[in-house]
Amino acid sequence: MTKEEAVEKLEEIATLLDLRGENPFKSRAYRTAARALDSLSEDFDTFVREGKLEGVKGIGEGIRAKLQELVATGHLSYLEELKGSFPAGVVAFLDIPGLGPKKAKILWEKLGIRDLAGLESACRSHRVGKLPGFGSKTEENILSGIEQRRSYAAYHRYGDLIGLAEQLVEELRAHPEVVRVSMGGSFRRGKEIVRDLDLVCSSPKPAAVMEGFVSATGVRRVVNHGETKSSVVLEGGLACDLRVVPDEDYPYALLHFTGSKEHNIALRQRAIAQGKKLSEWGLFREARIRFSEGSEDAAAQEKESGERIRCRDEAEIYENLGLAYIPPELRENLGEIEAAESNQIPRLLEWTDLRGTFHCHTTASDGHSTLVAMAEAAQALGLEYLGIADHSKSSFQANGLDEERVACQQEEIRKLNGTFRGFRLLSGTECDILRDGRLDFSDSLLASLDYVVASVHAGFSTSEEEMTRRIIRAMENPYVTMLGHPTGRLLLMRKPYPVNLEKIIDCAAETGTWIELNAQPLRLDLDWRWWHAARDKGVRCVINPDAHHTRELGFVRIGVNIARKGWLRREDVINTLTLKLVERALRNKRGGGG
DNA sequence: GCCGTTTTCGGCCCGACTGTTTTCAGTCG
Repeated sequence: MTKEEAVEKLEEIATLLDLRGENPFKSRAYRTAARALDSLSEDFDTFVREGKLEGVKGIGEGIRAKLQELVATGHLSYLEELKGSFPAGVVAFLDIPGLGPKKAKILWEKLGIRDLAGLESACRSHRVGKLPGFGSKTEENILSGIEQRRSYAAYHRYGDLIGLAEQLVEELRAHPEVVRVSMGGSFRRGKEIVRDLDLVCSSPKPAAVMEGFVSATGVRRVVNHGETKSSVVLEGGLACDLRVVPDEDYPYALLHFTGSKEHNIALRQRAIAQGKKLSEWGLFREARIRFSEGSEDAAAQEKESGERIRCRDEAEIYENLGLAYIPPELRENLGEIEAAESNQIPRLLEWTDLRGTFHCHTTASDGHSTLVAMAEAAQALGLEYLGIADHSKSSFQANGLDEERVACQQEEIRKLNGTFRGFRLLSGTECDILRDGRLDFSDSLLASLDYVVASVHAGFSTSEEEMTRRIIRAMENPYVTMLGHPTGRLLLMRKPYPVNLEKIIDCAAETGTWIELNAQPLRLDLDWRWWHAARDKGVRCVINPDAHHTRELGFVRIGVNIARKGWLRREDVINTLTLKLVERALRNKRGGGG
């Protein structure tokens, strides 16, 4: 029994208790216990067996007994009993925005609806709107929620697929008949949302490689199984294609299957203009009709298919088209071909360029790891500094810190800093931007901190003008160092709030306020599409993990991928600066300089 | 279900918004 499994079971109990309409404080107790458990660093199984649960705050007698049962037997009878009182499909109602436990319970009890399909038809036949507390608007909202959920099921978040993608590539690489292998498609291009995974590999014995691929663990269904191309559906519903080619064809196939389609079209047009032809099978000198010498006989005409220009890798294909190598992240036909033509492709940011990061949470607010644990994890990652930015007091739901607790944390950080060598914690805050654009703390408190992340966490349903004004007002405060997750989007879950990003970017350039590239896989906010233009206006990017757990510090790597996609170089990103330089930058920001 | 200079009961985080009502319940962050 792993800690993660136990945490999941406790959270499941909490959800089911909510659905059953039990005392809300009871379900909260289970969630608190799940959180307490999650932040334990010891081996869970041993920890429970050795009776060490006693004394863990948030886990009392009752939950302790259940965890002991779980470790001893692998089962939790209480959870089984709860599960038995509801159709499993009812739990999915809670994923529909606007439906909580109370309404889900009513839908099941009064109308006997057991799953989303039943819910949909009940809304269409207007049976839902007749229930007390429900109306026609609710029906509409439920239907659009179901529709949204359905369309999103075909998409996956980039950050959620990295581990799986790396595993697939490694498994293929380990196959004795595989020569070269790479991920292709939109995943390789670092798109924040992907539909499926495309793998490309080379081998002298494609059939053997294919056999291994379709019978690999984790394959739920084989859609196509051919000599050179196969498609499978993996556990979890993700579609995955594999293309196997002879090694001499590999660079062309990889280029082709990496895309984007728009990039490929532009490359092909360029090839044609140069008297060449580019396809997934090769780059050819123009095919032409050659007349046999001395003969005008049509039968003597010899058709030549064109000679393939031998390229050992993608870089050589670009070279033969008169282009500098274009990294996959830039292949969107958004100016990269023109840049490559004049040798203006930038040296993109690398993950090893990062020296530190800001915007991390601890157990003081809604994080799951302590301040000390976060500091240790950051040092293990080789960072020189780590900024702590717990929530401010208005974020009640996230246990935001008030002035007094901020002061305590500052003191704690000050003491800890005395114990480090070559590493420093920076004390900050993720300060709420209030509805009128004021900040959640006074200027004097903000001034006492090393830096301030200003973010919007509430009041999303407002006009674009209002939201833009609100954020700009916050950014005009000289103590605001950076703007956190500028659009508030949650990929595949919540749309961005309405905001005029051009004005926000202009304001950032004027005030010298940094803009965050929030590297939480759910957010990846600000979107990569804005960064090239923001950079050209002189806006500095700061890549933050928004980590709520030590293991989430690694999110910065995903942030680096997105930054690359936004054409960012080392010099565009603040947290590539050394501690000494970043401290100077923080002071300069307050001095009004950029 | 947890917790305790309020200690074995009674509180447990708060406010805005939406859609439903005609004063408020449910949901969300």
